[in-house]
Amino acid sequence: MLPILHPPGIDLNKLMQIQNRIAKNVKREDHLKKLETVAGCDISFAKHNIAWAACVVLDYRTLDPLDQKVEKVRLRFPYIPTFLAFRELEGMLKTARGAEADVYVVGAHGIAHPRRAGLACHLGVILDRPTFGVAKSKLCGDANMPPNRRGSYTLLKDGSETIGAVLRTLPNAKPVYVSVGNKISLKTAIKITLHTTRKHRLPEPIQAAHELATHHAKVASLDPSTPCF
DNA sequence: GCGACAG
DNA sequence: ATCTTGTCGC
Repeated sequence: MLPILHPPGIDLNKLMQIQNRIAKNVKREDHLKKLETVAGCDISFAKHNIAWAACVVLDYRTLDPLDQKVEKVRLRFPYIPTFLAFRELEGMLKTARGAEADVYVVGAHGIAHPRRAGLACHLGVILDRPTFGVAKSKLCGDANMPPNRRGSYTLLKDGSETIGAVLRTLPNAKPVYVSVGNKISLKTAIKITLHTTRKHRLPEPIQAAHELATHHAKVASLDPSTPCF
């Protein structure tokens, strides 16, 4: 199934070694100097292998927008479960590098990954900044369903190891999966997720980045000759 | 062998 | 991820 999708020359064993190296450098404790700004990172697809990456910076207290970056990116790697970073990290870095923030929220998993090296970990280790992931569905691990109340959560475990939390950001909505990316604790990641979540199931930083990226992807697909800037 | 599988 | 309107329910 998967092998036919792999372009020849891509050695997953080599990529797994890279993931292991990233995982070794992940810090699961808080290293935040302050918490005044939060960034959200996301990528939306236009057509073929063209996509748009977006990073939006919000004021932590008010959630007012402070800054935003958008970049057109070419995806050179296919989507293969557990190897998402090799498809999306490059584009995500282009926008995140230019947007300063105290913490970055990524629409993907952090250490809630078979080798503890989700996209949020790659971004956090490369930038050497606090990051964490908020995903809409599970990649690995086991957890009970949290009670149907905003703010309730259960721990996502892989054997005896805690790799994340299944968090209810809104009542009557499927919970989200929160996990450490780098330089932050799960406890703080959960706190930030709840603080930045308002009318949507996903936290505002990710929601805003997604809308911005999707808007550009749509405009680009309607008129390829439009520079968009 | 079978099921699971971020975006 | 993306293609897509209405519809059921609180």
